[in-house]
Amino acid sequence: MIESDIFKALADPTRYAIFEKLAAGGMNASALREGLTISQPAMSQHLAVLRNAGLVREERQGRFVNYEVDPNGLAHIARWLAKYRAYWPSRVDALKTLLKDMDQ
Amino acid sequence: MIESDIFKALADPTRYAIFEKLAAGGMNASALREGLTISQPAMSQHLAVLRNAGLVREERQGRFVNYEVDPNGLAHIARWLAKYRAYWPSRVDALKTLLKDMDQ
DNA sequence: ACAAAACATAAGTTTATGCTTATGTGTCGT
DNA sequence: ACGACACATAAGCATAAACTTATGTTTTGT
Repeated sequence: MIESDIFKALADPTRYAIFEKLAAGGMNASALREGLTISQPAMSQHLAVLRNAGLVREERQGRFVNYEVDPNGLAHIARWLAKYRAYWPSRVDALKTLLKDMDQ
Repeated sequence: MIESDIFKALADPTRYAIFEKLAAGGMNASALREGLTISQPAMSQHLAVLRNAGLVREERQGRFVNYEVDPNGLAHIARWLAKYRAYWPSRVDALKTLLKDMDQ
């Protein structure tokens, strides 16, 4: 998996919306379709892209497949972002507080 | 600018390479082409995409245009990433050390 | 003033990508 | 066992996005 693949997965607005939905709580593919005007195969394909990027992982439960955010994808982005810390403006306070939270 | 635009800018491997080059140090469009098999208009178009995404900014110097990483784009990603801190694995040590650095 | 250099923009072509319909695979309930 | 359901995969199509060639704009050196 090359670096730009993870960005490509989030570059599509529909996939981005799917990821945000999953970030609010795991659910199966059918539930994900609610609210979105998207066919079942399209959803399946989008989920495959997100999964291949490491952003999402699946867990089969009977005939349902539950999807949830895969921390590995986010960790990958975090590590990528850390490379450019020299360019971060000091006003990125959100990140600072975040880090403090993690230390507790 | 919607959220996925910044990801779309980094989704293309060529643009990603351009961004990485600029992260190592600002330079003009011609210098950026060195090493890459890419036409001059293609470079100009890629730089426009990166600029519109807030990832890069330009500064005209005579007939040259110097490009450099725009911290705003990275800050945008950082703030986006911070939204999902609930999913960060505790082993993201790179980020921890990074935050400590910023506190000094 | 003029030629060349550095870059941007326009227009057209090719390739990539997201969509559709159709069909396949596995699971559940009866 | 069988029909319905949840999802995946295949194949084809339509649009978008990245590229090309051609040309425009501004600056620089002479």
